[in-house]
Amino acid sequence: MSLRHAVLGLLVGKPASGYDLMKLFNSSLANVWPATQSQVYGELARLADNGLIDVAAEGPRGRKEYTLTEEGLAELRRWLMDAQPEAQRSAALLRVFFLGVLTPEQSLDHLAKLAEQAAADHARLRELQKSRDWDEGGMLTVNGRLALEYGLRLYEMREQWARWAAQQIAASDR
Amino acid sequence: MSLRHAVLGLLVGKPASGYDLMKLFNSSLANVWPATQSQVYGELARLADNGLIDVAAEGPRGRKEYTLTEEGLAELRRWLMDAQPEAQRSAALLRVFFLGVLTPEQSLDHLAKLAEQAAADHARLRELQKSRDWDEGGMLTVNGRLALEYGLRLYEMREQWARWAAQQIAASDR
DNA sequence: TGGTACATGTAACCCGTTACATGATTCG
DNA sequence: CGAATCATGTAACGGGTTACATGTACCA
Repeated sequence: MSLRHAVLGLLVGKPASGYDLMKLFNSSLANVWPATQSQVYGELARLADNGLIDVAAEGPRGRKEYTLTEEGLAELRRWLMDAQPEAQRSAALLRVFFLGVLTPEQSLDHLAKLAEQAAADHARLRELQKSRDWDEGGMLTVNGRLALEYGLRLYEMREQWARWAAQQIAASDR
Repeated sequence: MSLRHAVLGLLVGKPASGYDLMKLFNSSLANVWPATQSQVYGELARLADNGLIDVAAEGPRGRKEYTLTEEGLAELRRWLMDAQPEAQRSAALLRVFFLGVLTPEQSLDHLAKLAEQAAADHARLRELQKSRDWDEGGMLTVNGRLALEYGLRLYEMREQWARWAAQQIAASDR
């Protein structure tokens, strides 16, 4: 359950409301750990129950600002250090597995689309890299850069791979 | 819902029982789309209800062999061609985002572990690549190779990235 | 005063995991 | 005959998505 830790992480050093957190989930974390409003409010309630966060202040319109407690920070640290690998699921790769069901032309078409998609994603991240307020000096920015670089490398790899795979199919078709 | 399509894909050309499918999920598809026994039997029942598969034969011990129907194959083809990108979730990247909460030493240690893990995964796939019965000539083998190559490239990229990220942190620490 | 942004919550549903439960056949 | 393997299913629970529901404050 990592949503919990995403919330804890976002609260480090800066109190925030559920509404505030949603903005962060929709911007910075959108590519890494998407979450819905429904989920966030639920998790905040649970975290408060468990004493990992506190309601530090209440504002207008029922706004509740949460802060991390000692236990919350400890839990975040604990989670940060145990690096057990996650079982990945990839619909894209699953499609590749069964690509033989299609005609070679259809397969090539599909792989071309994957390559384009990867290129587009890569471009999107490049924009993000340029435009972002990377200058606030918070820890989000430093480590956000690392995560972003991962994304750039991932999409580049994907594009290359898709082109290579297309060649393989084209070759075996001949 | 891709479990459904994984099942359909595995049934192309070769009738199989839930038990047979589980073996495939635990071997070929383990790295791409893991599934539990519970899930598979449930999905088979649902697919049969929807007319995408049929019970072609019944064997000893209540064994039921399923075959793909026309509609099932059509649905698989349809799914294979719409390449809408999936929203990825990565606990590993989420950890990177919040790495600033740890000391630089702890961060470096964590990244080193990630690099090792990636290297180990890479090695595992290399073994798979060598040992596998890639010679049956079915579509699984051809496209399985493509998927495997994707894995190899992914893990190599990850290792490189983790080492690079460690350097970044080491540099900004100084 | 009317629209937009702020702000929080609930309910139904789907997918996936773990654990439990049961029994038949084959083979040494 | 006993163990391993074959074979199918159910129940409880957790996490995620979508849709619904409600209301307040601000500002043009």
